[in-house]
Amino acid sequence: MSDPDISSPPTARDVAKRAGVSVITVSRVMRSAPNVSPAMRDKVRAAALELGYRPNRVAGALRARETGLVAVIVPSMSHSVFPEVIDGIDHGLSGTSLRTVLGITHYDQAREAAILHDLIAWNPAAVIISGLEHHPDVHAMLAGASCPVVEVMDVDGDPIDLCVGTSQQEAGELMAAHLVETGRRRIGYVGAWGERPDRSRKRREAFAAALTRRGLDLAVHIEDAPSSLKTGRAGCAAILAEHPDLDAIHFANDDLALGALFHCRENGIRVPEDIGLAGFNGIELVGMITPRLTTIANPRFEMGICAARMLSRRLNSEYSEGDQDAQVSLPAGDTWHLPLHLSKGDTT
Amino acid sequence: MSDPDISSPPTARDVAKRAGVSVITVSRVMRSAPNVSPAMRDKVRAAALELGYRPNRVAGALRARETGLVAVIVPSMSHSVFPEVIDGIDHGLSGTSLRTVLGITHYDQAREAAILHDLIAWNPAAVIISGLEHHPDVHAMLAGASCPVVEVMDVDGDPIDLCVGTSQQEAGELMAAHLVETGRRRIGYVGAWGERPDRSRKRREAFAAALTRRGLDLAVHIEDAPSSLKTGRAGCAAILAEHPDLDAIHFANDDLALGALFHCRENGIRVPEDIGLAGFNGIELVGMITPRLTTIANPRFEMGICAARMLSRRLNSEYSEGDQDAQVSLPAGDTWHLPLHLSKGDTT
DNA sequence: ATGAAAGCGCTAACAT
DNA sequence: ATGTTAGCGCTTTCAT
Repeated sequence: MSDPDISSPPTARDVAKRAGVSVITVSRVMRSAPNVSPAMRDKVRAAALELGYRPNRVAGALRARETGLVAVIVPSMSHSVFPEVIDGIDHGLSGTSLRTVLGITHYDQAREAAILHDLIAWNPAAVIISGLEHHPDVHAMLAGASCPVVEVMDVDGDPIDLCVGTSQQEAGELMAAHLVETGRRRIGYVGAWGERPDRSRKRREAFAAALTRRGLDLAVHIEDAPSSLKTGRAGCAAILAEHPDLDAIHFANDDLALGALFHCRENGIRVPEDIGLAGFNGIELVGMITPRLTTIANPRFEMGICAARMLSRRLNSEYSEGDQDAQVSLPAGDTWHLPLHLSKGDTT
Repeated sequence: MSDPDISSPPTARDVAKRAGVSVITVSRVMRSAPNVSPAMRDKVRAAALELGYRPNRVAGALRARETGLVAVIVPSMSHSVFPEVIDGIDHGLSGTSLRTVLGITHYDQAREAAILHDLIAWNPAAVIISGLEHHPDVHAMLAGASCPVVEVMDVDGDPIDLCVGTSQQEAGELMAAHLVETGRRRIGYVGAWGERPDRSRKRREAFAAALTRRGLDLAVHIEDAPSSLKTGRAGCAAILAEHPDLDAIHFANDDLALGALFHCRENGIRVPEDIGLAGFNGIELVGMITPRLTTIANPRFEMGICAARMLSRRLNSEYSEGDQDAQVSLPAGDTWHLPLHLSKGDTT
């Protein structure tokens, strides 16, 4: 009654021997494939249990030519945006046999290419990648990939395959309209870190264009440092030093805007009386502090969910694992444009 | 000059044919294995490039019995703690050929077991999992895993293999000492969501014990909802309703404490005069707001880095890929106890 | 330094 | 319903 081989885990062959059947029967039972009699199934299951057998997914993936791995490529983990998207993806993927393999590019295009290169070699069931603008190598790999590709976050551009996100154009327009409607005229914009990712630049350009259409200029200041409260503070101080007469500043994201809020508070600048402040993203915090920050709510979690849903639909046959079929409002097209909402706070 | 087969990607065999060599030579070149002449190498590389050949990692992993996948299992993505740990892991793993495969348990033990089950079937090079307390099934799988296991976050307990984290005991003691030294006597504690993860319970117990040793009681209130600013607000209101005379409240984390801070501000409760507030984690925000929140800085990013370093050392032979060798201060043991620091703010 | 043979553990395809 | 055969694409082992 001793284990036949303590060094390596049991294989389907071991189970087959033990149960007195063939390996393919073991395979069928473990995969819950059809055409197996209940008696056989129980016998094999018992043997598998006794040996502690686990089918080797690597071998299965090689033979069946399907890994069930979803390559998820995001630029960063250091603010809440991408974790929330990933959380959404994970939620959306639960109930399928798909697994997330993570790549973090740190906003480095060479790294993005290297990561994608590596992940594609795993023959993933799908790739979910952040943004619509990619290095030519990355674009080529995505276009040539033999699996579905979902580009998330942004819908302003030409998707390679599937796409879910919000419109940066819309964001810029929304904020410009709001600020002008509430009487602001001398408007500034603060970004960070060379405007990575690209969609922050798109939003800024759309914002500027919308102001131009209304006969207004935009003072722009871009900090070198990555986005953070501290950077927002510095950016706010810097743009006000250059343009002391601004009556509103729009920030590339809420972190920056919050930093600016602290700067104003500490320097006796009244918000919103002396100056209006607005961010982008709609993180939980902005609605909790006093004054509540005006921002645009970007549905990050939902984007993840939607990306996973689009994939489930595309891959349906192979990976569904239950009642995913009862799917809610899935739009027909390959691009899923989610709405943005202006969240009016007390700072504008 | 047309592609031999447009439907499926080229294999090593295709490259071998094209270069007029054997498949094993292609394999050697692609892996930069020794015993290949420069001429041969160039010839094969050229052929591979022309065909756009990428070695199939699934096949390689099956034969070589090494996937280079690191299973990372965390309870949640919805606050910054685990993304930061993952970020650290990713940083620490860069420069190796190891890749992160992610599992999110949502604090569900059954789900944790299922995820681990599934990930182990991928024959990972290592498992990094959050916490020291696991479901018996999970513990058994980890103990029986044929790869290194790193338990991160917590060092108070019996690690299965490698371990890196901070001491919850120490955290409880640190905060108790601080509050008592600064004159607080009627102390409360607010947790959330059934005290998941377990280490928040450990901290609370250590905190209570440290107060008992000083002759003080602890009023405890646990909210049902997951941690958030909103929950902190509610928890603060609730514990003060029950114990109006408290002069300090320690919260399971900074999110809760921040919520409480907003509650106090809106209800005319002066902080720190009427009541002291303290959190745990040391997120960026707590040092930026006014008043700065007292908390304990928990080195999340560093834990990730350390976990990756311990793995690099253990797996060194197979996966190192450059100058990782020049490694800094790696402690000798299998458990790496990182220090905590009390971050004194204005709220105590 | 190069190659031939064998087979990792599983599953598709084809019997029976 | 069960089994036999072949082979996924690569790398180990052993020759030369």
